[in-house]
Amino acid sequence: MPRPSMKKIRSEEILAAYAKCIIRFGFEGATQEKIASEANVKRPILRHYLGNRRQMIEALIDYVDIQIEKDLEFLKETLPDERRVGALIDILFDQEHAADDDAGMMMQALVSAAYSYPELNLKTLNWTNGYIEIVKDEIVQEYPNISDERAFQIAFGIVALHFNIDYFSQISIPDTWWAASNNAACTLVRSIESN
Amino acid sequence: MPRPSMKKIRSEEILAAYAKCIIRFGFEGATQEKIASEANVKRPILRHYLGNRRQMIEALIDYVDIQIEKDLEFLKETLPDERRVGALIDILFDQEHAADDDAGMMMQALVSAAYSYPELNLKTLNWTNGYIEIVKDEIVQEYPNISDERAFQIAFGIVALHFNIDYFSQISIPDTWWAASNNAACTLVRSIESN
DNA sequence: ACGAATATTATCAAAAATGACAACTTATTA
DNA sequence: TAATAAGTTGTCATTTTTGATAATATTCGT
Repeated sequence: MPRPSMKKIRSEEILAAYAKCIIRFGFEGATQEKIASEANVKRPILRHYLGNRRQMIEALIDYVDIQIEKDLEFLKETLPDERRVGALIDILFDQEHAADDDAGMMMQALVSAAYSYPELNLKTLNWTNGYIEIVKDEIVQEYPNISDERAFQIAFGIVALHFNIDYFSQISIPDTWWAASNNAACTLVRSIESN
Repeated sequence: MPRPSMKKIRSEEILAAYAKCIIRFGFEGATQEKIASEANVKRPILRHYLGNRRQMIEALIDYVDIQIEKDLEFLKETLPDERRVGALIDILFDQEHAADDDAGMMMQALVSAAYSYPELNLKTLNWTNGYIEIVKDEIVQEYPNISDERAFQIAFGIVALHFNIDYFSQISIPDTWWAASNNAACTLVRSIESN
């Protein structure tokens, strides 16, 4: 009998706007006014759907949690049947893909907020491990003889390169940086064969 | 005849505190109150020595400029006469050294502020290039046969790995991450020989 | 068309951050 | 020791950000 609830939809829209603002203005720079403007709503709407600042932050963390989960799922789903490691690198260092994938950038933005919000320590750690795991698994699959330790190191290196270039994509960087990241990642993989 | 000026000293102290706060609380989270507290002075002192917020930001950028210049100088000076690339990697991925070297972290914090302060676009780009150059030069010196492009790619990869681990050192990470960064960097260098 | 539950807006209060300046204090030197 | 120039502090006004709630508008089922 009541009016249909917009809670699900509006909350999502607001959180998406929140995420955008954090990436653009930093964690502390993402004010409610900017978020509301980005989401094309009035400020009191934020409170209505998500509560006060503290609650908004908690909602955002859950939101990012899901987003990163989705991003990891997407990576797995997209990989072809063969040459999966190469394909994975192509995605991780694709300039186009980075444009609409904020997951990595958002995560890094939250690392610097971990000092004020300790809960983010474990969160960001786990998120990063998620990325490392997915790369490592593919490496182990493709190079069964590799040691666990070595696979982790290569995977970590690739993820680090990905995070780094993803982060720098906020500013206008030369294409050579993208190429260098991609090449460095490939070099790490090739080092497995020449062992 | 006048009282001796503290301008140089106080300005340095305040800017050092400012830098610390930016790393801890983010660019927008570094309020004057926190900066003053960190520098053990009253808030009006900030204004007295550095001017208003805008001027403080400009002073900070100059300060970071010098700090990074110093950091780069330090790297060059510290290298031994032989096996310089290996020594460079030892420094870049030394957990102890990272503790008192904010240069890399500060630079990354400023990347996310570039959207609001466009002057930072070029600055951060140049700073990064500074690090890449120093690594690349050493590589070229030690491996004269390497192509310019390849040397750049390896150097970029090493710097990316350094920035990444430097950034993560804000939170408590497992030692394996440091080891992995170091190993990945070494792997990149070794790939030159096996070419 | 009417009541009920929800969406949206208007508006005020409180707190936090910045800007600005006058007043006071201290150290040099003439 | 008195004058000078700088350091330091106290205090208030303005702006920004957040907190909170009442009032209004909308949509659904009956």
